[in-house]
Amino acid sequence: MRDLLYLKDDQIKDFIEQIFYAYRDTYSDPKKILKKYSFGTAHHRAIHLIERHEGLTISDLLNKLKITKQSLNRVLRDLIKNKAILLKKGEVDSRQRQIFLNDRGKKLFDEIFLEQKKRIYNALKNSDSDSVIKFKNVLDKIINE
Amino acid sequence: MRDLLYLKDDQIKDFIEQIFYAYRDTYSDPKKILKKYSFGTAHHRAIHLIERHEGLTISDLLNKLKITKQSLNRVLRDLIKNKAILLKKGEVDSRQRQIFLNDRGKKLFDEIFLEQKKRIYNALKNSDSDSVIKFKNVLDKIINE
DNA sequence: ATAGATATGTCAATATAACTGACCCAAAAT
DNA sequence: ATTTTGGGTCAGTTATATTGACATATCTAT
Repeated sequence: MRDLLYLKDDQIKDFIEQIFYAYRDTYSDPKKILKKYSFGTAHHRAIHLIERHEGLTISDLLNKLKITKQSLNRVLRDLIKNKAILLKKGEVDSRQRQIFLNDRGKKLFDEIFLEQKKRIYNALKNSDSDSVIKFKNVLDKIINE
Repeated sequence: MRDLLYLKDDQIKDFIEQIFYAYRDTYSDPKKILKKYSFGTAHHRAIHLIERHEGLTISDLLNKLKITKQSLNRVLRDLIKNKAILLKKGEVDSRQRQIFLNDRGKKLFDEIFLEQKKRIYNALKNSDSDSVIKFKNVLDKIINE
């Protein structure tokens, strides 16, 4: 590996540490709200992805979460019981289930997001747009590597 | 909140999603190696922080991990039993314990890091230094908000 | 039409990592 | 001398994930 100054091991180690903090903090903020609904972070992640990708199928969601279907099933059962989401038969392939937030789920998402948004918003509001774009680009590369 | 173009809710939601992927992928890569030692991601996080902050105290580590001391205790017991770390009495305050990696722990860390490094390295190697700096700056702001 | 593959659901047992609450000791701070 | 702090531990519980097996409905290909 080339010895680029900004790619020294120490810097990479710092990134690994910071990515942990960023995730942990970002997903900790709305825990009180989730608790009101007897939900945890697993439900949060599912709700978030469903909101971002309305109508995605079970296997879409499994691919995004990278957990087993047995694990996901518990989460979805809880969300359905709570009337936060609903499943519809796939229009083209009726084996599939498409997942949607219903009104209660949308309200819950909004409540969670309002809390979670603060951290990101405050971090970005004093950054220039170039920083934000470059942050996103690097993040994309980390994910898609 | 001001309606800056790059701070639209959708963009913030994307960041929240991407931070999840970045954390999950970054900490998934070395799981096979950890398994050889019968360790999990909890042990990994602890080892990483100990390597980055040699000699840190139990409460330092608790503050970084943000878990309870009972949870941390299990992890540290495992690491001590495996001779990956050692605890020394604090030099100034002998109630404290300072945590160090020993040779076996350093080797384990190196093995983990070699695997984990790839993702970050490959993501950054084709980015210019300005992107890397700005990525770090934004990440810092997210954490410290 | 039928055979095989795919998408999903479910039962059961287990593992991992966290939690709460209670209590202890030794050393530092007051 | 008393209180506070740093750390250790016991016990029980919760949250989230796993593996493995099996069931059903639907789609695809022959």
